[in-house]
Amino acid sequence: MAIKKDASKNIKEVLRDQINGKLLLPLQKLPSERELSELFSITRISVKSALDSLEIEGLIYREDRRGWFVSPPRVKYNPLSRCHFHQMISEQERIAETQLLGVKSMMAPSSIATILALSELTPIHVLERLRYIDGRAVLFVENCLISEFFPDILSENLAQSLTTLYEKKYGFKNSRSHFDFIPTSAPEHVAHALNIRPGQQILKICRVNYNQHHQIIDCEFEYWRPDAVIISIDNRESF
Amino acid sequence: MAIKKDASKNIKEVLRDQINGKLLLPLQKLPSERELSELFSITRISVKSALDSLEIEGLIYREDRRGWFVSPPRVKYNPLSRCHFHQMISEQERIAETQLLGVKSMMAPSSIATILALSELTPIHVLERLRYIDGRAVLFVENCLISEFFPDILSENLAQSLTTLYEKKYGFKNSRSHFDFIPTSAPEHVAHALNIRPGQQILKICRVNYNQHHQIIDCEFEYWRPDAVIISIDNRESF
DNA sequence: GAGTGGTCTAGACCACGTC
DNA sequence: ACGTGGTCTAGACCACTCG
Repeated sequence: MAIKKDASKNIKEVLRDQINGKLLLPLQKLPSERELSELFSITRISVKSALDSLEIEGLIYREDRRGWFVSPPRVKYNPLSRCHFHQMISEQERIAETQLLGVKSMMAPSSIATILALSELTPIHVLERLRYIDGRAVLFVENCLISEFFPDILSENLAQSLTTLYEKKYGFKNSRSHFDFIPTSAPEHVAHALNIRPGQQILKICRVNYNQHHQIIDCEFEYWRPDAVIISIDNRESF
Repeated sequence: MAIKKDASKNIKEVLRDQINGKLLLPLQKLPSERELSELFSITRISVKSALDSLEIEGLIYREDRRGWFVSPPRVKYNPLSRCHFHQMISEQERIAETQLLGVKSMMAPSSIATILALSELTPIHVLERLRYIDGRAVLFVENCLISEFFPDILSENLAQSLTTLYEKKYGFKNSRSHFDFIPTSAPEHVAHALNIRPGQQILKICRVNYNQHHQIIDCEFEYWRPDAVIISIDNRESF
């Protein structure tokens, strides 16, 4: 008799139970919104609102016009460790892939010039890469390199670790990085690459890197699916 | 003529422009959803969806059944600095307040026992506090203290800095902290205190503190309004 | 072409905040 | 008492994915 009361709460609890109880497994598809609305005798708008809320919680995610799926466990990410993405992921027994989306060379726009502390017109390279965990696109990365520090870098394999490339090819060692973590929404090109809605919530990380001579050499914008990651930091570790 | 095309995009752009152009100022109230739906000739559901999206972006926020407001600028928060909340906020020329919501003493439930690395039934104190910036509730904090380390702490003023109290009253110095940052949704009691919807997105920070003898003495759960903060970290600083 | 989610209309009642 | 957002019904068409 209490069934009709707050229908969206009901469907949320049922789905949460099914996921926590492993009746629905990670990456598994949920029934369609129309099916759910019949199963629970509520409108599709109410179904949607319940799914939205479970999405924010990090339990499920959507793929545009393909359906809703159960989120895999979050990956731990320690930005202060010098660990590469692929190494970090495989240490957690997950599978990492990196895809190079494109490279542009341009003059630094003012927003990026500010971050890189550039006072004049300066050419930069912009790399766009997409990272996958267990086959799911979870991280969109944009690297902005001050071109003069990296002659001929475009002829290298840019799907590998940039840190390693910086060191091996240019002898750069990271002496310092600055990080900003910002909960915000996905810009259009990011949303498209991650297969999420434009405007959907995301975790944005802005990183600025210094070489051993304390020069800023590049910055990086990371856009994480918010259900895919836990940022994990220990203040004892300084490396 | 292109007005009817994607109405929600239109209202979003207009509001964004008004906010960025300072025609709408921080903390200022937006017109009601019904007014907006008339102004833009769209349904209230479409208005809602546009506002939801601007909320995720961090431009506006809602107060339950009171309306929508323009978000003030984000505060920078460096968890690795030893800076107190009040000091940190006032350095940014904002006004900080702390309100003690309540204190409970109990046996550590298993979820917290795990975090505190407790193997037996152990009494803890749980403090709930609410922090304000410029009069707006932005941070809900739950501290779980292992009782035996803190005899008689309940007789102290608990709206002040706990770190200071730990040091002055018990001689504890922080030797290490561990942080987890998790984009997720607000639990019911948190949502209520922050005056947001249960299930709304939030930035959760779990912190574990060690004293100078490398013992875990307490942990802390911070729940930040996601539009209120930028986490800012420099890996050069180890203090 | 069939199925999916994305978006929308045009209403309605409820719960809560404010006065 | 009134205004607000919260939630809901019962449909509709569109854009995209997939087989």
